[in-house]
Amino acid sequence: MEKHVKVIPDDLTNADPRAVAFLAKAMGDENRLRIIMVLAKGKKPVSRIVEEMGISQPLASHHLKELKRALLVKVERNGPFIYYELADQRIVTILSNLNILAAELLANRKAF
Amino acid sequence: MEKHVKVIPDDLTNADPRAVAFLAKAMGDENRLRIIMVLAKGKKPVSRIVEEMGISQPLASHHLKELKRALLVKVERNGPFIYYELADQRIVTILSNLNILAAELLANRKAF
DNA sequence: TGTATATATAAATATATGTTTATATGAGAA
DNA sequence: TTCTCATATAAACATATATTTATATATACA
Repeated sequence: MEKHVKVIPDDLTNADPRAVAFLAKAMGDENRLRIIMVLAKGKKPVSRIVEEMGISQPLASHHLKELKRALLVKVERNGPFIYYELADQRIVTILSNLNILAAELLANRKAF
Repeated sequence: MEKHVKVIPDDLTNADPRAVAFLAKAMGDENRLRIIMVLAKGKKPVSRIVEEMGISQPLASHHLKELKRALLVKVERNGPFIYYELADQRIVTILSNLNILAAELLANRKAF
């Protein structure tokens, strides 16, 4: 698909390093990233996240709390279940771009 | 400015969580992020990074080593100076988008 | 060769973070 | 109320990470 888009020049000069680092750090853990990948497919209760990832429930809860603290997920209760979902679709966009970048950086050099 | 772009749907299903988390973690420190912001303006020797940031030289060296380990910077020696530059312009694009997201997430809720 | 400068490395320390195990909370059903 | 299920919290622990201080390396120049 093709689209016309307004190209905004990338600019970091006025970025807030604290805020950006905080978000990046929240995404900088393999388990949290996998949670995000799971939630990218839709809203889910903790039990399903646990089941899809194969990690312990307290560990999932811990990381979900971190993601919530970073405002990356929204939480909603429904009966005994607590549903988590991504707070914004751009999270997926950004991580998708980061994944492409990672793949290319790795392709050019051999090891991390 | 306007541009025609091919819109690639965001997809994390095949992302490599280890690689992405590794990159995100490398960007998930305030000092490293500030180094990236400095290098976004161009290639620089360590001394100038130190001077612009107001941190100690060993601390700068330490974080530059981490950024290098994450393949985010390229290194080049010229006489007694060692120049660092960003390995890829997309680093700036991604962080710029992350900054926009951070600002909006913060605008909607009150505190991190 | 000796000295100064630029940068890296090492050692030491403090703090933060991820994980496990055990327990508490809270909602619904019997 | 009591039981069960879903989830959160707490405690304990191990590991990783950021920072400081001190020192080493390497290049240029006198």
